Amino acid sequence: MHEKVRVRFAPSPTGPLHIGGVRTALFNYLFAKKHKGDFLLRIEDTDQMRYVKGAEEYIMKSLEWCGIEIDEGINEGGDFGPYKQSERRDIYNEHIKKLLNNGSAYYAFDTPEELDALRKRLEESGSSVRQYNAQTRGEMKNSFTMPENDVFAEIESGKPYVIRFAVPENETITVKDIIRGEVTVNSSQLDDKVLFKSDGLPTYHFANIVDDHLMKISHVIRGEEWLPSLPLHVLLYRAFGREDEMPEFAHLPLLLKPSGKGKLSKRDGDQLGFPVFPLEWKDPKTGDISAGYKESGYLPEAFINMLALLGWSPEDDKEILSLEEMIKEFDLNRVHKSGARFSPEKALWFNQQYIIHTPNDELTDYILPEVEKKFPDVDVLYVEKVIGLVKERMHLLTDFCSQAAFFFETPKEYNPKVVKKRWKEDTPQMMQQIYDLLEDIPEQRFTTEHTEHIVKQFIEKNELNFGKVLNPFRLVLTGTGGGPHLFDIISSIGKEETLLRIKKGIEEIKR
RNA sequence: GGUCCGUUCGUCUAGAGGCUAGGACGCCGGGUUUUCAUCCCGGUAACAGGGGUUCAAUUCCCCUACGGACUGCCA
Repeated sequence: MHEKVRVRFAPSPTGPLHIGGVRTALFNYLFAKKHKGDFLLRIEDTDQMRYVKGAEEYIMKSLEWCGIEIDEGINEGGDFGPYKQSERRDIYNEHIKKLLNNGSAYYAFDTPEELDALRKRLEESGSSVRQYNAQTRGEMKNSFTMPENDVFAEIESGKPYVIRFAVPENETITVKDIIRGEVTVNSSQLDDKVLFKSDGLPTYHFANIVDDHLMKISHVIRGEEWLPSLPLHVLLYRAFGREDEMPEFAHLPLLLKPSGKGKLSKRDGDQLGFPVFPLEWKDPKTGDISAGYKESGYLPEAFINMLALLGWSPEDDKEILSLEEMIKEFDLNRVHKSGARFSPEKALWFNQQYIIHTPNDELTDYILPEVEKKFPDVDVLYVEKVIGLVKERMHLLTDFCSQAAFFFETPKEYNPKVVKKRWKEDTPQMMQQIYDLLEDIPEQRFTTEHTEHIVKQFIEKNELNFGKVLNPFRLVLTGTGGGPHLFDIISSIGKEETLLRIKKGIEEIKR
């Protein structure tokens, strides 16, 4: 048993992190913080072939944007480093010796072609076993079948070789998973996994056992795709004689493709109609750009909230939860077992909820750069006021410019559908009356309340219909049919602009 | 092919032997509103199938079907 909760998120820098990975990181983080433990980030870069430049940076930036704070990692430091596997070679070299010495690992010299041939042969024989294991390793080129001297000679000669794990034959392994309960497997189903590749670097299986142990990881929380190799990992701990110090395991349900089947993958990119990456990603090789939640106008809090509810739910029915609340409520026992497809519609709803509840000045900080690009010389306080008026209509931060354009510029055209519905025979003269009415209001009294009072009084006095007057009025002001409270609009754009728009509307709108 | 994991409304989920199977998104209808949005009210819709166990199964067990993961000198 471990006295302190320590969990790690261990991505490999082979590209951008997709939302499934972010969720794994999030669950690790929530679990760690719930138990006042540590959350570490370990970069698993033992596959130099698949290393992608910028991916490491991307992973860290993504977690930062999400508000997931790292306690120990490359940038944060810590007492258990290095936190990058490529910098831990000596440690792995040291550890593999132990397994070599106690007979749980062995050298193998088979070429890729020979391995293919083995698989093919086994497949054709109709055998259910198609693996390099206790039954088949006797036919292969390794330190079980070769005289000791030949083994050393091969190694000396510089010939490529790997080190494999000698999986014991016919042993029942029962492993415990926090989410799934007990899983039982017979060791004969496992194969003699490569522990060290011919490039001298360990594989995931080996490095992760060594590191988790050395870094005193108490709980391994990772995706379900790792469940099949859990027995192997247990065997590895056993081979080291550390089964009693083994972390506890929890395998998270997968995030599935919303369209079609299968687990969500990096390659799904944005052809799914919604981003699969937290941040925008530019492929360094192809230059292709994949959309990110951030750039698409999502608030990080909304993004995280939505992700947390994929596979987990709090005890009550609450759906809108801050990171703090999630930490408080989080419980691995409430993570369920089946995979989750997620709905882009609900993601939008989450974002809208967060936009509505985020203070206007904060929202302004997010959108100001875009707004300034489109409408130069805007006043920050004005933007702040406008966003307060339109935010409940926004699903994405990027909706602002389209939702609020008429607060910044005179409408250039009028929605024909709305014109047809709202602009009647007698409308122009009515608009003229409104014009005259408003013209008489002094600048400083051109407020929401006062203008509303004046106009409504006029409508009532003349026994007119509210909709008949206000709808076309809205049309000349905004060019369309929807939008915030009409008198908020005119008090915002001011008297001069209001009069100008009425005049322009009377002149330009024709049925 | 083999091994493992899974299966409640279209989607995300609650449920841990006895419930009219609950909530959320979406959708539909109504209310509020000058409009759109928000908000409020209502409606739609699910226990994969078959066997057991039990007085009683969505819930426990088995089988089948379906889905998924894994099956690399990738993680």
